[in-house]
Amino acid sequence: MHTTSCDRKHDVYDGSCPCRQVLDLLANKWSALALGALENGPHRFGVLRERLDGISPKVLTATLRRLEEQGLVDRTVFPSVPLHVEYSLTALGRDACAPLAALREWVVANIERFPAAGAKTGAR
Amino acid sequence: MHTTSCDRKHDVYDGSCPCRQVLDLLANKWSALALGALENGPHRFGVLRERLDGISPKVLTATLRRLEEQGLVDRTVFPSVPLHVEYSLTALGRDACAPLAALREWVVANIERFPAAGAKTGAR
DNA sequence: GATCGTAGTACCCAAAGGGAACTAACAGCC
DNA sequence: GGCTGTTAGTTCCCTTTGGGTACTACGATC
Repeated sequence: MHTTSCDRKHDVYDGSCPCRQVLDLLANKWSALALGALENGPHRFGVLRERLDGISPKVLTATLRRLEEQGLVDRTVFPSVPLHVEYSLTALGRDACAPLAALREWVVANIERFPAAGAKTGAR
Repeated sequence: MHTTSCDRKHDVYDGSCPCRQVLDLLANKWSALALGALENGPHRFGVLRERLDGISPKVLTATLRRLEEQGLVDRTVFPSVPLHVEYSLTALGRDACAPLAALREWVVANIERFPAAGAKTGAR
């Protein structure tokens, strides 16, 4: 069960391992959606807010700040007229997109198998 | 029955799509860990509690109930002496493990690149 | 000087996360 | 008969996070 390359000092199943915090950050609805939204280029706050249908500005800010703190996204301010802020993926963020995209795609591909989906949509 | 092919009626970016609920269920620290823990066979409540280091019984119960409701795990009660309950993956749960395992493994493989990890472990 | 667009923040409430202690059921032991 | 031990939770309470609405700041334009 010792995996990866080196020692097993890192383990998501160890509550005191920093892996746990990172997993908590990534295994989150809004993080997964936000990173996915940035996959195809930088976007502005307002665009993200529309794309992440249903998110409130407060939660979007919190999500982006957390991702920024952990080095997954960059926040660039253009001091233009009505102010313009762009969020983009860092190299780390781009790499993190792969497993998150897989998760999102799995959900869409398998949604019909879930009771929640069948009951609500009637699944034409 | 249903057109499992590709209409785009299902989209995690649509807030009213049931995909969103399923994503919220799976994109969750404890769900990701619990499903992973069951990947190699059924386990009892107490074992899961130890394996998911740091989880409280209340949250473990809630997590397992949610996963059970959505058809990802089965709960089997053996009415033996001190009572014995086994949790196991359903076919759907087994399928969901793949993207979640990828996410967990990505975190472990890339943990050194995160400031949270570097700061705490000294990273080397 | 009022209005518009952009990117937030402030305030407040509800839901979820989380820990410690407690319960239920029953076997075996003293 | 009552005490203890085991397993799987539940209950209580508190903190944190999620979430919505309203509001602010900025300068340009009308």
